[in-house]
Amino acid sequence: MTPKKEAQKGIDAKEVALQEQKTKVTSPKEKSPKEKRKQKRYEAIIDAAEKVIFSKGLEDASMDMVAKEAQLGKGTLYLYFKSKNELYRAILYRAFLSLRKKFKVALQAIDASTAPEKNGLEGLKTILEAYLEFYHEHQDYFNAILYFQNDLFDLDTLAANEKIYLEEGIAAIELVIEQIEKGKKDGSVRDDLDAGVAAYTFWGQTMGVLQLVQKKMTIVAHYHQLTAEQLIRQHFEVIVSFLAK
Amino acid sequence: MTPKKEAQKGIDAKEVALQEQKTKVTSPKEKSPKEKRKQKRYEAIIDAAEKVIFSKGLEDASMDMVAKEAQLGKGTLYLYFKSKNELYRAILYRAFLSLRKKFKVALQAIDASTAPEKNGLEGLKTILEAYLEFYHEHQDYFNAILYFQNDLFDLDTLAANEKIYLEEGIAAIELVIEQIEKGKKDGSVRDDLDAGVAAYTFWGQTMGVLQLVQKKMTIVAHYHQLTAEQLIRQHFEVIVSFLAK
Amino acid sequence: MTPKKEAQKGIDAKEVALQEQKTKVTSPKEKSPKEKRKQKRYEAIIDAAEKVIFSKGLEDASMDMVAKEAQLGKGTLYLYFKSKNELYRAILYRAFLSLRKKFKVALQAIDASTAPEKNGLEGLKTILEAYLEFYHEHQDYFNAILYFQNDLFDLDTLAANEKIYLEEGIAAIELVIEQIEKGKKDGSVRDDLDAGVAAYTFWGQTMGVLQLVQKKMTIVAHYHQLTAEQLIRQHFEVIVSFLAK
Amino acid sequence: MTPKKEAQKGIDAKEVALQEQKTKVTSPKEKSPKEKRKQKRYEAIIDAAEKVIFSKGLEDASMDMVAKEAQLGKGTLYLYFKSKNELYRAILYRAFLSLRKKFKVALQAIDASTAPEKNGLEGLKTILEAYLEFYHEHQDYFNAILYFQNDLFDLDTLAANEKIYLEEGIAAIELVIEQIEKGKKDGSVRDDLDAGVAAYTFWGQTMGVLQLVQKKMTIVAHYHQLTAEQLIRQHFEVIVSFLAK
DNA sequence: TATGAATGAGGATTCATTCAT
DNA sequence: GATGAATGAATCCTCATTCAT
Repeated sequence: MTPKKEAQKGIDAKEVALQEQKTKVTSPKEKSPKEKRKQKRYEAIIDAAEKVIFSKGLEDASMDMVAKEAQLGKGTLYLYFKSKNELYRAILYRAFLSLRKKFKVALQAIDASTAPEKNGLEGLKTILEAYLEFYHEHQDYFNAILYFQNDLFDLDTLAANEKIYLEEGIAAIELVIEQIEKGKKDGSVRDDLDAGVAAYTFWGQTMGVLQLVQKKMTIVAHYHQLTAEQLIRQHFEVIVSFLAK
Repeated sequence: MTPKKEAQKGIDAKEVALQEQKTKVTSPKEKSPKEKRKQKRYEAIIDAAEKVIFSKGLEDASMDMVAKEAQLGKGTLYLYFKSKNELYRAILYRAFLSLRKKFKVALQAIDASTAPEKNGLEGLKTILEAYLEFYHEHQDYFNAILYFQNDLFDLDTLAANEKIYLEEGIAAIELVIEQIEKGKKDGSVRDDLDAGVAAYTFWGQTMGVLQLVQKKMTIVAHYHQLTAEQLIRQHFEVIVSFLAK
Repeated sequence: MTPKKEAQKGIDAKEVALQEQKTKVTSPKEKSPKEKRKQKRYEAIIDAAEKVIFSKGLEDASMDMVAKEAQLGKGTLYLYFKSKNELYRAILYRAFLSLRKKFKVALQAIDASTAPEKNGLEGLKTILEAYLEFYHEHQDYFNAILYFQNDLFDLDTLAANEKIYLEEGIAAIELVIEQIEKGKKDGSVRDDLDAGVAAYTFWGQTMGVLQLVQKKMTIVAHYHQLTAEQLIRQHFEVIVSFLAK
Repeated sequence: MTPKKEAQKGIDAKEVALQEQKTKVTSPKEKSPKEKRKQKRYEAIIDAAEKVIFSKGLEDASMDMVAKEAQLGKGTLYLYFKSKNELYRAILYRAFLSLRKKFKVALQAIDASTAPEKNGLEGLKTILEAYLEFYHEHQDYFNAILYFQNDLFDLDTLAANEKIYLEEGIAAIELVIEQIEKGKKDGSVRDDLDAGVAAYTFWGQTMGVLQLVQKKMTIVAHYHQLTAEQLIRQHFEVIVSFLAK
């Protein structure tokens, strides 16, 4: 794509949108109909972009196509998103948001349960399983994250408001870190681990295995008659056995 | 890139070249000077392509640039490679070849050594270390493999002669499988493992961790003050501790 | 730009404004606060437009930027100006107004002075010098006039109310004509001249020399080591020596 | 237009073309049919560009239109010209070339004649008349030069091969300088003049008057009932009377 | 009166690939 | 075999202007 610089424009809508996101929980403030409409369009554009980009791929999806899909003028897209890239980042944001939500819900489920063991190790298994579920349920979002994972980018060049997308991902990883630390305390997890190091390592490993599964499974199956299930199970086992004291 | 269809043409040269590769060791057959020249051009083009693509990126490297770098006419490129994509696959082939060679050399080094333990586990550690060295020494090739890893493609659509690239990668993984099996036999590795499953899982995990390290380390460092070294070490530990009986 | 047609709209404000201009001196009529506000907005928009257009250039200045600079809605701009072009013409009007004022002030200065020679030739020198001062003090306005000078447009298509801009320029030239005629009478200027012809000729010549000085002086300096000062002085000499009896 | 940087490409054709220009006189070297064809296309593209740009204006002429006019693919244009701007400069080159040729031919005509006075002043009058003829015969080229005159550009940014266009214009002015110097020597022209200063001043004045005549004559005629002929004659008189001793 | 969301035509440039020579 | 001239589809983004509120 090679964007280089993206003008300072069209962020009000997003800001409204992101603020919505936050306020959704804390203060169900009344939105003016105007803001409501803006917010709706904002989401609708992302919806359209997802549809197009997920089916054609980021490079092969054109803004024209997104506009057509959204039934909006092309210029309108740029009213809401500075660039194609920013539009993509909005998708990425959703992807990370969705992943973290998945984690949260799963973790809350244990807490709410009467399961005898609510320790850190259990939390980690839960997250891992949630990840797998996410992978299966939201292949497209997973792909977006994967694409992001493969994208080399500079923190410094990233404008402050663009970090939001990134930080959503960080927040997801921090849930892993928390559980590792919890496990270290409650004794369910080896206490010689650096929680951060371990979390990122697992993250990387998991992404890698799922990437292999998603993109190259036919090849693996062809040459060695293996199944995705086997690799995933194995991966699960590797991690859990390493964590357990 | 948007290639869509690649004509059926210009594969003679490659076939000669690949055949060279194989015959080089087994049968020092006489090559006609014509074939020799062809082979040389073939390699020279890949050299040029590597130089250009590695410095500018696959998308931003044009066939013009490759032709100029190779000091050949643009049309000539298409005499040797059906498409830009195939040219890229030739690079990929070299990457896998280089990786496998790295593995081989490392394994042979143990064999040749007087080390007391030449068991499978040791072999696996050696391969892992060789992988890391490869990653450090040949970031470009590693990137190529990474790019390939993220590329979804269909085995069925792949022409027979294109599988060669792929199989070089498979061959590298098979070295891992071998060592696992060797370890299972010599007792240095858990014997409840399916060697293939484990090998691919490790492969995926390793790619994932290195991808994280290569593409997102600045972010990880920024948010959690970790180093690449830490993640790699952790990864190493995870795998070795899992393999060991 | 490619405007093609400009709707018949939003001219009331300007008419009020222009009327203000005229009536300002002659009849201090009471303005309703509404009209006053309108007038203020009108000027503020031109102020903003000047700031933006002079710094970015006419083509690269967008109505958005002007609106932002003026802290008004974009639509509001169109309430006061039919089109971007008309907005530009308002700047042009100011430019000509400013030039004519410069002339007037300079001429009044002689009249007021006790200089022995208040003849036409002296008046013409004064105007010429005022022109040079204007060029130096108001490069932006000068540029606007230059831009206008290069713009081919049809008198017939020009709406009546748009001629006002034009006529301000004519009025400036008429000051030159007046001085030539005065000079012819008082004997300081050759009497074989057609004042109009001479005035326009001088006007054209002066614009041309200043245009050369402004746009191409680096080149002239590079190839022939001349200075702007030299050209201007020479031009001055050419004209004055021609006028003088 | 705002081009900023133009890649290093597609100059071979022009170089061939320009070389042709030079060699045309000195060595009627045989051109290979390939070069011939290239040269022909090169000229044909400029022909097409002139047709389109002169009728629509530089800004409103699109490369598509030029390509269509030339009956070539759009990409082909870029094989011969790095950018729309360079294509325009090629037109400009022709314009200056044409102007200088006009001067030369006119000067040679005097030399060849049996006119008693072949002095510098006569040469200058001849050039001036040639200029007027050029203006009448090649309004389009004159316009191109005018447009160029109004274009602020940096000598430093200009690549070496782009200066060629510029230098053709300089060469035209140098013919004026030569005649002034000749006139100073032969006594037909005031000897207190700096030839360079005078030449550029006249140049600027002439451009200015002709610009006024070309772009604003309807206005001048409307408000002051003057004719182009009058202004041009007056301008001629101003200059000649100044030059004459 | 004031607004600013929506529009969509418009345009320069790139590049993989072909094919006549 | 080698060439490189020719192609034209493809794409992101801008911006003057309108109009519903």
